[in-house]
Amino acid sequence: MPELPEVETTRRGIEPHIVRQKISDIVVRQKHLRWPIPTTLKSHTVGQVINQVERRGKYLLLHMDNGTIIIHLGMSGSLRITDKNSIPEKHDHFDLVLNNKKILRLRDPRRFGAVLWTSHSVAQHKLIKNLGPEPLNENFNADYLYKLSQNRKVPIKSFIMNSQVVVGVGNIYANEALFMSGINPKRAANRISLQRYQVLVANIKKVLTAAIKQGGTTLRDFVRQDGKPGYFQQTLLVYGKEGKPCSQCGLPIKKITQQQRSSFYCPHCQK
DNA sequence: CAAAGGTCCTGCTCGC
DNA sequence: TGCGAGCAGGACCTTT
Repeated sequence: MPELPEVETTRRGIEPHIVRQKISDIVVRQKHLRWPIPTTLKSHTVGQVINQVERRGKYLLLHMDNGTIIIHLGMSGSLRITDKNSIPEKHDHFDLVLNNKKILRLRDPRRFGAVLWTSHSVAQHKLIKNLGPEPLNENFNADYLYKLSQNRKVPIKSFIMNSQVVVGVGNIYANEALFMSGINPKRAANRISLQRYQVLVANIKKVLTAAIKQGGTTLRDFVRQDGKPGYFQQTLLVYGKEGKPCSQCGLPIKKITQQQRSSFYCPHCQK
């Protein structure tokens, strides 16, 4: 489910409730997520204070003095702030209970998410150490992307969705950024000019920034009990728009499958 | 039965 | 031949 803007919205939503708070309990109802929730998590974390809530790509990192809790929301995960009066539902697999009586609760129907622990530098963790730059960081730029693309024959869409190239560009925003840039998602990464990469990079930053900004408006709802952040659907130009008229030229948006994911694009506007 | 917003892991091919 | 990089496909799971 979550793309980077939703993960960032989640980070901002939970941070004020959990930062500088002490962990008083860990409750695991279903440990079988993408990887098992470590049985040692509770002994490592109870009594520890959460110093900082960081996002790296789509990973959320809860830093404490003796290590870091790594959380990923997978395809269907969500986090909410609640309390002991709320009864956990079917897919509420994990609770982090805090001294201020609040509970950080993970819901994840498909269980592609993860809750992990590292006692060492999180930058050395195998899931983190090979990640590419943050898309909104200045080290993600056209020169970087163009150079990296030179020996890559993969379609541009899978290139920008590769987390070793750049983190946080998921299926929705890969489609959107390519449409905004007039680039066909099937085009080989090494058949795109530096000039076109400049456009693409600018549009990736633009669409993610806009979605984060919109996420901010749903933040209050999100932290609530019911909170669904929603998917910023109102601004989408091509994702899920198969057969609808292209906003640029009016011809129908086409849907294809690439790398077992849906791609939406305008064959007329995207070359 | 197909598809859903993620991404790691395995095993193959290719080029040096 | 050996090795690393790049790449495709499979895997995980539930709901609609």
